[in-house]
Amino acid sequence: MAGNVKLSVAGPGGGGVADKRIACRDCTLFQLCLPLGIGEDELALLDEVITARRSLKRGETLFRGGAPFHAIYAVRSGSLKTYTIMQDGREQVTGFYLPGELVALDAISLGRHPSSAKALESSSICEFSFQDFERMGVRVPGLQRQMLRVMSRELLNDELLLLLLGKKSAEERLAAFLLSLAIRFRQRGFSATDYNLSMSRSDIGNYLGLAVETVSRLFTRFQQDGLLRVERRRIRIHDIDRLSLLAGDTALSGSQRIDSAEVPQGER
Amino acid sequence: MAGNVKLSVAGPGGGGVADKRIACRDCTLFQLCLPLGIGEDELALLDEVITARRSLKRGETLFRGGAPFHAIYAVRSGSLKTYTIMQDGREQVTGFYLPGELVALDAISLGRHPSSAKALESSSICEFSFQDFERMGVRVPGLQRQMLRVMSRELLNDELLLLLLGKKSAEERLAAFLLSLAIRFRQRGFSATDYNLSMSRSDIGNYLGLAVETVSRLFTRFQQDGLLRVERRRIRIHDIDRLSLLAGDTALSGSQRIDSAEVPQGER
DNA sequence: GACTATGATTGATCCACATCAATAATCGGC
DNA sequence: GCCGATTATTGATGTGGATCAATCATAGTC
Repeated sequence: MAGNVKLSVAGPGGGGVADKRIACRDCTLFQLCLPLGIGEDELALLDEVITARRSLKRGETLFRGGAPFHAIYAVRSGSLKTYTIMQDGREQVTGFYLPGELVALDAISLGRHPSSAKALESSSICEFSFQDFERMGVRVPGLQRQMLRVMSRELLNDELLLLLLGKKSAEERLAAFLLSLAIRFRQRGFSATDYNLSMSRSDIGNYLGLAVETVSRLFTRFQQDGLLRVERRRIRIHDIDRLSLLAGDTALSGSQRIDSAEVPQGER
Repeated sequence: MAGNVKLSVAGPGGGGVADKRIACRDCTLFQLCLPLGIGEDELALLDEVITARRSLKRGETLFRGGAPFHAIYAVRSGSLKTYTIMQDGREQVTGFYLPGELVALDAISLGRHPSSAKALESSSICEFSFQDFERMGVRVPGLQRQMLRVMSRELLNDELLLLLLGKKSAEERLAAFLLSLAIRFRQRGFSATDYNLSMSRSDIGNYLGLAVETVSRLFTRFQQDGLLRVERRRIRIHDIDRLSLLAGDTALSGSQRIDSAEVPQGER
């Protein structure tokens, strides 16, 4: 029963590396992914740059850190994690990606993947040739615009995570993380209060800069406090308001909200 | 003598908000800033979207978190810090910006500035209307390309910082930070081993997720170990190799280097 | 050129979370 | 449906760096 977060669109598990295409306009992710704000006929063009569709099983690698960069990937179903590895072997999980989110944006500048990406469960991925994509951007201005927006949003996510790692307590971190997932699931039409974690405790801890044990303890504490129920990887949030409160106001990557006007403390 | 990092290009301090323009092609930052890879005549166009030049004195705010987003800024001389403020008043410094770097890229997606920006010293700033900029991107493909690269690089920086905050010790963090500055100064034609910090100890600590006291102690320790000499805000690095070693290999935001091919640990 | 505010250093103490250790619950494979 | 291997929980102990508290240095200010 591993598969959560399954969108109806996922190709049948069978296929090899590239399985049969579905036009972008017919994709369930239609509104989440790039195409947003692109005209009907331009959409056909977008289909052109989709090099391949790939199916990954849990634990399989999409690309490795250090590898030359050619393509950007969109998650269609399932989920991925990205991570970098330090020379001493320590690993830092840098992000989790849900359906409709783009992976490998950090590779553009260097022309190499600074991080690796791995499937957390069976997943289906769209692969865009970046070269084609750029060429196409010339003809379809909306595409470039949207791309800038997506990247800016990603920047924002990282900033929130920075705030989390730099300033927040373990409790605040986990609360913010769970809240972030809730919001992202809701955006995708799933329940915000009842979902499955596709990542291990250790991935969560790594991502949040905490030890596995701490994550585990917090889960049981949250449960004792009546905030939520956790059973293995299933999360059921009972009191999302209190969870928000615990998280401070940083809803890590779901945020449409803005710090309510910073205090103008007179320039100093 | 507060003023370090001064590029010869900086307009005379006098001017009010917007002082006399200098064409992009005549700017010392020419190669660092956006124009890279843009043709001669297209450069003239870029000048068009520069709404204003602004001079900021130390401590002055360029924009505030929450404010509507209209423009992107390029640092011409001096330096800025960006930071967000949590509802409880705690502040997280999210970045330091040197000449040639672009500020406010994280504001594009929401149409509001998620963070605030403040001058660390007297600084001169180019302001680009983002609307004009996007319109212009249609005509000048190279501009969009470059913009994607700049944003991707920024993403990369954040990831490295994430790694720093999530996994590294206080010592590693400060070493990586000093190294990062060294590399960025060198890119700008300054000495990599002898420079002035424009930010306070407290800004550094905040940025790195450390207490001021810890930063201070580390500075004196580094000095005792013969790594560098620090006198107030002046840094003189004696043994940059050892500093790199201390930093792990994460040279935070200077990195042109890539984790030397991650170990292929067989999928699991 | 003394005065005050701010920033930096140094020392003493404390605590949140890591680390170590053991056990328990699940999962995947055949 | 059993077995070894992960993954998760729970407890005991340790520590890196935060926090608290002085003192000192520097930079503005009138």
